[in-house]
Amino acid sequence: MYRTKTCGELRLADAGSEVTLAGWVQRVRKMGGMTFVDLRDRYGITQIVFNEEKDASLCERANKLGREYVIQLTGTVCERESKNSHLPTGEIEIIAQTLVVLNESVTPPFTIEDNTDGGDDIRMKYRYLDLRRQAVRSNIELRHRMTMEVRRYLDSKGFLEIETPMLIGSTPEGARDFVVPSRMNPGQFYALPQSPQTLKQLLMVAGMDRYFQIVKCFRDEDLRADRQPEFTQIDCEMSFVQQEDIIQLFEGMAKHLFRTLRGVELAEDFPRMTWADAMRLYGSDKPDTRFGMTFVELMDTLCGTGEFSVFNEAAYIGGICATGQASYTRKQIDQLTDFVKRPQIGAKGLVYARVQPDGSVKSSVDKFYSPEVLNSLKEKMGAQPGDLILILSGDDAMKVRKQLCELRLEMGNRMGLRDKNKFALLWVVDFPMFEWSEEEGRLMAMHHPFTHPKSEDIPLLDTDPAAVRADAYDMVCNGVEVGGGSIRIHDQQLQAKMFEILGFTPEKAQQQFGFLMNAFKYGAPPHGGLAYGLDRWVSLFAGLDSIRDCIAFPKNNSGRDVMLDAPGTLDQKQLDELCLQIAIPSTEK
RNA sequence: GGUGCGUUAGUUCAGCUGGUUAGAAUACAUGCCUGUCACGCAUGGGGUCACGGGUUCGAGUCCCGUACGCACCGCCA
Repeated sequence: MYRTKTCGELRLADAGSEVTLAGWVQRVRKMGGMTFVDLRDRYGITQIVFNEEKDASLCERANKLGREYVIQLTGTVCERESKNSHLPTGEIEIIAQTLVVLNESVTPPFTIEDNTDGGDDIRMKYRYLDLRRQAVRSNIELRHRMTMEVRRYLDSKGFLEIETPMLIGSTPEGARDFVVPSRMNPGQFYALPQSPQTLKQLLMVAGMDRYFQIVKCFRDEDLRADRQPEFTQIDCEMSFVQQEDIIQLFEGMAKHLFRTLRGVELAEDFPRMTWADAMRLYGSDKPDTRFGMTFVELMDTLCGTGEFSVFNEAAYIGGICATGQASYTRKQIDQLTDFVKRPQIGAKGLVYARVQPDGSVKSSVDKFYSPEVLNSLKEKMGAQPGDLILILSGDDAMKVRKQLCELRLEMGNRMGLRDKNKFALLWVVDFPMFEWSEEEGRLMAMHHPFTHPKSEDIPLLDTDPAAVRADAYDMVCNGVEVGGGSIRIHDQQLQAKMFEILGFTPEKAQQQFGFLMNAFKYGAPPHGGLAYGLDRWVSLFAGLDSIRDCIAFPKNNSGRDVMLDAPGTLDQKQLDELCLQIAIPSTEK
């Protein structure tokens, strides 16, 4: 037996007992006649003492231990002379009697400590060392507990966990597919699923009724801090349900996760907001509702009521009111102006107005407007003395709202309103069915082509498809889309019509999605579902800015695994077997 | 495809308007130290300043390009 106890479990009550421990040497402190070793495993850290007076040769061997040596020792649990209140095991220590070096270690490239000296790059290259750190390990443990709670909740609701294939066919809509060449079918390719969407719908046709799967999904698109090429969804589908049933059940799951993993009791129903309201008030389909500062439309107030040509020519003017921020200096305002003028945001400029202690309004445009107009601005914004009003305008309302959204979030950050320990959840509902794609020159499905239109909007499919709303819903927490879903089309005719609006010829639709439409001919039940992003849930609960630290072996910004140095090239033999030729286009100009 | 920032010791970083032998902290090594727990003290080793080109009497520093990293825009049904 390598060990009788772990490094995290011994307490004062264990004093006097003989134990065998095994683990990694975190740190050695040599005090001359005595030596302390911090021994670490997954469960914690326990201090080992070696005393020259008691056993000089053992102490000498302990002095030769290096960082990350794997050792085994036996000893007696003793109450410490000087206790460490920062450690759960800080009241005891092990007085060592034997010491075995199970494996030596070269010096690690960064310190394996809570506050490591290593940067992201080197930590990812040596991720197996990084994972030894408590800070990273606890994220992985949280992820485990979350998947366990998800399974427990969904099992209690009668869901079946069913695996769907990873090697499926490519579909044209949506993200780029990762593809896999087929050796046995030369010249043909599988695609890895972007989500098991059509497969879970077929499971509904198969009568499985309640399905879920914690499943890897793959999208070959550019990455972000919250986007990996392979990520994990909690994928769910139910039969004989309406939108309300799904929202109820999965709101219950969200509450279950908050209760069991964060100890947060969310008693109230989550607010519902229409997509149109979210865009109007927050300029985003995933609003951060931890704080207010919602948009106020100011066209009536500022367009045509003064000499400011920028506003007079605008198609949209919107403002936010930053409570108590009238003390913003010129320098801070300039910083904000630079912020909104960055190419990523693209505003032309920023107008501000301070409400003075006496209630008067001091603004960057007051030479263009009468005091009465400025006063009506204050009224419209609901601004009080000491508040700062920030205004953006432009000729494209949607673009200005997006810019104002960024400004609002920036002000939220500056004012400390985006507390990681506060959670504001809501449902965003009534998404548009379609959005216009400039690139494709056609309507695209906003959610996906299997989404059911709202029943009352079905007549509009023929007359004004762009106005059709969908039975689609997203769950949003703190400005992050943590899940989304829809009621699906179960009628073959309606599905065919949908493909037609999306620009598929009947032949193309049959070729790409014939398997689904054929299945619908055999008695498809009404059904719908939802998928949660597991990585985002874990990072939200762990308070992480990036989903990478809740993934054991994540990819970097360019989709590389720097630890494995993947992707890589193939041998000619492998290429020949797959009938593949490599033709890298010349980068020379 | 685009924008911004970055690349200097094992690691994290500093290095000013270009100027003698490129520094700090930490890690590492050696020695001292019997209650440390970010132990302390002393000594020491450790650098292709990412790569290529240019400007200059002289480049870690300025300019151009490339590569790589991070964040973002586009993209991500």
